[in-house]
Amino acid sequence: MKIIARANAIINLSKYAGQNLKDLVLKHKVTTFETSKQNKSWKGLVLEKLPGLDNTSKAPNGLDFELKSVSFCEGKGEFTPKETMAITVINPKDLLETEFYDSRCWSKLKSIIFCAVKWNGKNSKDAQLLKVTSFDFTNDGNLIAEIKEDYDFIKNKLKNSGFVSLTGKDGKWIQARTKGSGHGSITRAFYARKSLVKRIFDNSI
DNA sequence: CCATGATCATTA
DNA sequence: TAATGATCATGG
Repeated sequence: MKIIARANAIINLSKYAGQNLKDLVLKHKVTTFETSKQNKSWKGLVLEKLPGLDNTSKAPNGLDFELKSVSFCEGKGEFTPKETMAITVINPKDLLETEFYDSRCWSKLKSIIFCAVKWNGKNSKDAQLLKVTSFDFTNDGNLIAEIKEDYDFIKNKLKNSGFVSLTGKDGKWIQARTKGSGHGSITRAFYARKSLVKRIFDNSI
């Protein structure tokens, strides 16, 4: 397997800016709507192929970046995030034992490669790649501190009230939302709120 | 309207 | 069956 450094991944991805991701689906053998229902992940899966990687879905060793895509709506002359962004699933045991700066949540955030994709409506096959960026959190020291506060708040709530008490209402920048296979499965994941997504988009480098 | 909570397709 | 990529859809 090929290991691509983060900087190169950004360069490789940037070449696709302006392209419609639907045109890349066939080349990279990503399933989208073939089964009459949308594979909600298809945009993300296409993007993961583009830097020249064979496999990024499990964040293999040696990989120093995290590729994320978010849909953006156009309005009032600017783009705003349509949705929050999933960061990583929460393992309750790890959360209790891990400090923020050692957490999987932070390691993913700090190494993010952020892909903004144009939103064209529900179940649309069109998805133009707007912008590929990285984000330097160290240029925004206060933001890190505030995200850490959210992390610690969620961590304390887990300790005091239990895993099930975690809700998407918690946190200023990141939240602990439900996530899973549905039908009663109990899972929580860190999500970046829209405000954080927008901040990454606007202040990206 | 929007955010939260629920759910989906795919892969390993 | 759980993890990962996310979007859907209902309630407030």
